[in-house]
Amino acid sequence: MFTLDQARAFVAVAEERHFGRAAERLHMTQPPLSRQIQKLEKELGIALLLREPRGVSLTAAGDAFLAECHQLLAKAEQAPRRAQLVAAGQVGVVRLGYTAASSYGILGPLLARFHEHAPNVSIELHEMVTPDQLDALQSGALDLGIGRPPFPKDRISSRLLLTEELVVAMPAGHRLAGGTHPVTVSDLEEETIVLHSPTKARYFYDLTARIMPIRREQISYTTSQVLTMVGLVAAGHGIALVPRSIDRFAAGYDVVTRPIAGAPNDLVQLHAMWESASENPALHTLIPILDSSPTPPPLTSAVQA
Amino acid sequence: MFTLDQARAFVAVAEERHFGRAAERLHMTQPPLSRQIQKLEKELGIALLLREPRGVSLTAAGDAFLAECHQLLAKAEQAPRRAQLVAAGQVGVVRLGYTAASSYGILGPLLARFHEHAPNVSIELHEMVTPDQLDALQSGALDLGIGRPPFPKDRISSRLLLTEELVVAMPAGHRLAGGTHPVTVSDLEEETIVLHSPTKARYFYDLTARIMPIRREQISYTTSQVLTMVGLVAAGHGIALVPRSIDRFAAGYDVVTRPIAGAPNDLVQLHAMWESASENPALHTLIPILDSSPTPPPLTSAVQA
DNA sequence: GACCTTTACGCTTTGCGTAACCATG
DNA sequence: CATGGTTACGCAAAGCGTAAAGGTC
Repeated sequence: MFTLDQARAFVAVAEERHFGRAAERLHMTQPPLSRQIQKLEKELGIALLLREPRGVSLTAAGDAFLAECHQLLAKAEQAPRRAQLVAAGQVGVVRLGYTAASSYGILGPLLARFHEHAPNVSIELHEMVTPDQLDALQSGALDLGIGRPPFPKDRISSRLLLTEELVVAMPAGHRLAGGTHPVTVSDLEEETIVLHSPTKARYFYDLTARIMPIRREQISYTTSQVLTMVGLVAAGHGIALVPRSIDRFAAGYDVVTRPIAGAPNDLVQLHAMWESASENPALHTLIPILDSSPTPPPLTSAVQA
Repeated sequence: MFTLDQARAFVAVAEERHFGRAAERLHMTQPPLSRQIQKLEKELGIALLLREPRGVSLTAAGDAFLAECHQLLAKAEQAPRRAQLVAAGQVGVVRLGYTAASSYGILGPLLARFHEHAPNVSIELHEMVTPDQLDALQSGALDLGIGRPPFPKDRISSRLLLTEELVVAMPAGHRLAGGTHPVTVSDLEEETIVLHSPTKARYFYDLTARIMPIRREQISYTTSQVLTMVGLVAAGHGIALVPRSIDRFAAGYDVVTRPIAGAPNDLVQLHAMWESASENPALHTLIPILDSSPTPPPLTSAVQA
C-alpha cells in the first residue's frame, strides 16, 4: 500500500509540474522524490505522470488520483483535530440522568447554560430515579446525574444545585387551605395522605417521615412520581408533602400548597452527581458550568391561598 | 504526522481491544505494535487507549479517532481503484466535437452505443465545424471529432462512420421536383443555388464544385449550416446540394430532394477522427466501439417526389 | 503465577543526500 | 550546453523481532 508521504509527494509534483520545485516545496532533494513517485506508480500499477522535456504533465489517471489525494490528505489532517477536540472535552457526548419531577424546574436553564458554554457537547437525556442513576453512573451507562441524596461519597462526586421547601399540597377547598398561619404537624396527623414510595422515592419518604409520624392506615396510595401525587391530591385521595417547585403544576390541578410550621426552607436538596473517576472529558467541561451561576429556582409565581 | 500504518495498527487494537490479538491480525509481534501506538498517541498529543489489566479500552478521543481512521483508510483504499479505472479507460471524460447538421443522424445512436459499452465514460459535446475540430484535437482541447475530410493523415487517425448520397433540395413546387428520372448536371446549371461556405464548409463546397461548374452569378447565398440552406431553399432563394440525411428535416420545410444523375451514392463521407498520439485512455475505450456496428443511417422515411 | 503491556537490544529495511549519468531541445 | 529527470552509492533513521521486565488480578 502507498503511504501518506507518497501522496504528499505526488500532490507536490502534480501541482508544481516539476520535480525540482516539488522537491524544494517538500524540503528534500529531487532524487528521493523521483524514487518515491516511481514506487507509487509501480504500487498502483499505472503511470501518473508524463515526463516531458520541460517538466511533467498528468495522465488522466494521475488527474483522478490527484483529486483523490487531496481528499485523502484533507481527511488525514482533520482526523487528529477532531480527536483532540474530543480529548479536550470541547466536543463530545454526556449522558445525563434526571429525576422526572425534581428536574422540571432546573433542567431547562441548566441545559441552556451547557449549550452556551460548550455548544459542541451534546447531551443525551435519560429520565430515571436517583438509585437507578447511581447504578448507571457506576456501570458507565451515565456520565452525570441530577438527583437527591444519599449517594456514596467515596466513588461519587456531587455538587448541590438547589434547595427548596417541603410544602403541603391539598385540594383548593380543603379545611387547611384557608388559614393565615402555617399548617402544623398535628394538623397533618389527622389527614389521609398520598405518600412517596419508600423504595423508588426513598428521599422524599424519609423527609416526610422526619417531619411527621406516619401511620399505615392514613396512607391512601404510594408512588414515586410527584406529579402523580398532585393528581391524586386533586382527586381527593388525601394531602401530600411535596417540594415547593411543584407549585407551577399544582395550579393546573386546582391544588393549593401551604408551608409547614417549623420546617426549614432548605429541606429538599437537588444535586448533580458523577463518578469521581469518570474518563469522559466532555463531563469535565460541564462540571465547572454547574457552578457558573447559582441558578435561583425560576418559580413563575407562588400559588398559595 | 502519523502514517496510514499507524492508523491501521490503531484500528486493529481498538477493534480487538487487545494488543496481542491485534498484532496477530497485523501479522507482527506485540512490541513494535505497542511502540507504534505510543508514537501515534505522542504525535497526536492525546491518549487513545486505556491500558487495563485484561486488555485495553478506548478513551472518548480514541473512539472519535477510530471513526476518523475508518473513513481515512476506506478513502486510502478506494483512491487507487478510481485511478486504475481511469487508467484502464473504464472511467473518464471524452470531449467530442461534431458538426451540426452532419451529425444529426449518427450522433444519437453513437452516444447510445458509447453509453452501453462504456457507461462510466462521460462525453462532453462540443459543436464545431471540421477545421475547428482539427485544431482542437491537436491542441488537446478535444479528444474525438466527428467531421468530414480532409485531415492530416500523419497526426490524425480516423474511421469512416458513414457514407451517403448528395442530393438536390428544391421547393415542393419546383420545375425539377416532379420528374421521374434523376436531375442532371445541366438542369442544375440553369438554377440559382444556395451554396456551402468555401471556408467553413470547404468539404461540401468542393463536392459541389466537383459535380457541377459554379458561376458566381448563380449563387444567392453561402453558409456553413446545411439546415440554414434548407430554410433558404424553402423560402425560394434557389436550390441546394445537400447530403441525403437532410431529408427528415426537409420534410418539415415542404422541401423536396432528388438524386443527381451519375453521382455516386457514397459521395458524402463522415469520419470519426482523433489525435493518433492521444493519451486519454477513455478515448481508446471508445474507438473500438465505433466499429461495433456499421450504423446504417437510421432514416425514418425517404421524402422524395 | 497467569495475563497483558512495555522496555531493552540487535539487526534489517527504508529513505535520505551527494554525485554521476542520461535524454531532449 | 542547458534543463530536467534518473541511476548509483553510502550513511543515518525507522521499524521489526527476540528477550527480559513491569504491573495487576
